[in-house]
Amino acid sequence: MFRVNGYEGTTVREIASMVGIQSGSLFHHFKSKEEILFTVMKEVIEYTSTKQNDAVAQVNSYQDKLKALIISELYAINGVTCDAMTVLVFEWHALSRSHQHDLLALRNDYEGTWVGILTQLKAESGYVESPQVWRKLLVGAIAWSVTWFRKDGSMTLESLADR
Amino acid sequence: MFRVNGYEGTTVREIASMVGIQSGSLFHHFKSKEEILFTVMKEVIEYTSTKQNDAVAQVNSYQDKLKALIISELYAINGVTCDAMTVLVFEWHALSRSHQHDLLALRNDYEGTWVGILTQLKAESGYVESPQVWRKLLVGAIAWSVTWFRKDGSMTLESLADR
Amino acid sequence: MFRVNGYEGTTVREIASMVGIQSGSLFHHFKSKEEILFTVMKEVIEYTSTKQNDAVAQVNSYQDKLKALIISELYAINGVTCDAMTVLVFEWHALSRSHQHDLLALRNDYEGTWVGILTQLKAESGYVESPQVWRKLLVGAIAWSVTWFRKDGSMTLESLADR
Amino acid sequence: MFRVNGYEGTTVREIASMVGIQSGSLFHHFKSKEEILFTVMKEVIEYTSTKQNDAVAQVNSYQDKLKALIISELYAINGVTCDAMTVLVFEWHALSRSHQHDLLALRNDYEGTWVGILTQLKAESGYVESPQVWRKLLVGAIAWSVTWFRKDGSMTLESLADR
DNA sequence: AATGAATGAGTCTTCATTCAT
DNA sequence: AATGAATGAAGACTCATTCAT
Repeated sequence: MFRVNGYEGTTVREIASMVGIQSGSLFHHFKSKEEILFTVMKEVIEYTSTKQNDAVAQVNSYQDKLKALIISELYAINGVTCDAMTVLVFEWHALSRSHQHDLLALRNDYEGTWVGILTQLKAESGYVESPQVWRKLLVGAIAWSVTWFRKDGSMTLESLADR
Repeated sequence: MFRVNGYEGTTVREIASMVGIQSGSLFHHFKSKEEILFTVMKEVIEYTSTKQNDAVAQVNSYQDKLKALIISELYAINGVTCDAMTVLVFEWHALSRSHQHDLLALRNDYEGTWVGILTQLKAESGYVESPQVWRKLLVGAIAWSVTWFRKDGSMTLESLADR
Repeated sequence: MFRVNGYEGTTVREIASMVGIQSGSLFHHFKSKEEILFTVMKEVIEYTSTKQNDAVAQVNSYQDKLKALIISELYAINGVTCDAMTVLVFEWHALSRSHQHDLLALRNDYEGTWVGILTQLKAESGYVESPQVWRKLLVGAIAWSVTWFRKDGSMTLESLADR
Repeated sequence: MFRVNGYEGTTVREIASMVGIQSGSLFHHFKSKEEILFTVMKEVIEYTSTKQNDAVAQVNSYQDKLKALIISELYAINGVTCDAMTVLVFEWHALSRSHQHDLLALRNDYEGTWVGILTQLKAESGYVESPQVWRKLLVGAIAWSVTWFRKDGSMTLESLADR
C-alpha cells in the first residue's frame, strides 16, 4: 500500500482493514504508523543482505561475484521484495531522522560488499577506475528497472544482468 | 520545499509564507495545491526538453549527440533544475491520474529523442543492441546521481558523462 | 441565482461574472452581498404591491376584488417575478434582523389590503369567518404553486384562481 | 439548528458542541455534514408516513380519511416534527442531487396516499374535480401554517383542520 | 467604473492516536 | 488481542471584502 499510494497517502485505517482488524488494534502491534514503515524497510534490507551474501559466497572469481551481486540486486528490485524495495527508495524522507540513521548503518554493510568486490576487480584487472562511482552508476541503472522491467516481457533478469 | 519535505509534507501555509503572502492568496494563482506540483513538473519538463534539443542540434555525429544528451540530462538532474527534477521523480504518485497523463505526453517527446539517437547509433555501429533497454539503463544511472553527486566534489559532470 | 442555489450557495464571484464584471467591482454598486439580497426582496415587494393595488382598483365588488388579489398574487408567484418571490420566501432567514424589519413594514401594507377586503366580504356575506386565517390559508395555497404550477401545462392561472 | 440558522448557517462545530463532542468526532457517526441533513429529512418522512398510515387506517369513510390526513399533516408541520419538516421544505436545495432523488422516492409513497383518497372522494361525490390540484392547494395551505400557527393561540389544529 | 491581487477568518474534513471496555 | 468512540490538531480550500491602481 505504501508503494502504490505512498506513505502519506496510505491511512492507518486502510492498513488495518486490509489486515482485517480495526485501526485502533494496529497500535498493539506497532507503536506508530512510522514504525510500520521502518519495519518494512528494515526487514527488506536484512533479507536482501542475507540473499546477497549467500549469492556472493557461492562463486569464486570476482567477476562472477560482481555478476552475482547484480543479479541478486535485480531480483531484490523486481522479485518478491519489489514493493518493499521501492518503498525503501521512494519513502525515505517519510522516515524520522533517527530511523534513517538506524537504516543507514545496515545499508553501509550492504554497500561495503559491493565496493569491496569492485575494488578487488580494479586491483586485478585495472578495468574499474573508481569503485565508488561504478557502484553508484550500477545501483542507479539497476534500481530504475523497477520503473520499466516486466517479468512477463521478452527479457529475463539474467539477460538484463549480462547487459 | 516539495523536494526536502515531500509534497504531502509541505503545507500550503508554508509555501505561501515563503512567497510572502497569506495562504488564501495562493489560490488566486493556483486553483489547488496539486496544481502547483503539476506546474513545477510541467515547467521542468519543458525547460529540459528545450535545453536537450539545443544540445543535440549543436553537434553532428550520433556519438556526439549521445554524449550531448547524457551531459544535458546530468545537468538537468544536478544543476539549477535539480530540485524540480527530483520532485518529478519522487512525487509522481501525488499527481492526479489526469495530470500524470498530461505529463506523460510531454515526456514521450523527450524520450523519443533519446531512443531515436540510440537507434541511429545501432544502425551505424551495431554497438547498441536494444535502444530501449540502453535508454532505461542510462536514465537510471543518470537519475540516481541526484542521490550522490556533489558539485563541490572532485568530479565534474563532464567527466562523469565520459564514464 | 439565489433561487436556484440559495443565497449561501451563490458566490459574489458568480454574480459578478454573470453580470460581466469582476467580483471586486460589485462592491461599487452594493456595499455587501446581503444588500443585493435585500434589494431583490425590496424591489419585488414594491413591484408586486403596485400591481396589486392597480388590480384591486379596476373592479368594484369585493368578490371581484378578492379574485383580482388571487390572480395578482398567482402572477407574482409564477410570472416574471417568480424567482424573486421564491427568494423572498426561501431566503428570509439569510437577511439581517434589521433588513427583515424593514421589509416587514412594506409587507404589512400589502397584507393589509388582503385582510381589508376579506373583512369587507365577511361583513357583506358572513361567509368569511376569520379574515386573518383565510388570508393565511390562501397565501399558503397560492405560494405553494411555485413548486408545481407549470405555465406550459393544461391549466391557466385564471382557472387555478377560480378553484 | 438547521431550522433556525439554515443548513449553511450552521457549522459542524456548533452541532458537535450541542451534542457535547468535538467536531471531528461527528464524522465517526456521519460521513459528511450533508449526511446529517439527509438523515433528518429521511427520518421525518418515514416517521410522518407511518403516522399518516395509522391515522387513515383508523377511520372508514373517505371524508373521514381526508380529514385524518389533514390533521395528521397539520400535526407533522406544527408538532414535534415541526423543525424537521421545516428543514425538509426550506433546505431542500442544500441536498445533493442523489439524496434528493432518494427522498423523492419516499415522498412519492406519502403523496400517493393523499391522491388515492382524493380520487376516491371524486368517484363517490364528484366534488373533487382534480385530485392532483386539490392536493397541491391543500399541502400549500397546510405547510404554510408553520409560518403563522401558534399552539398557544386561540385556535386548535383540529379547528383549523375543519376550516 | 472597474480591476485583480491580497486578505484572513472561517469552513468542512482527515487522520494518527488514545483508552475504557 | 481487539474494539470503536472520541480526540484534537492540522489540513486544504472558500469567499466576502478591501484597496491601490
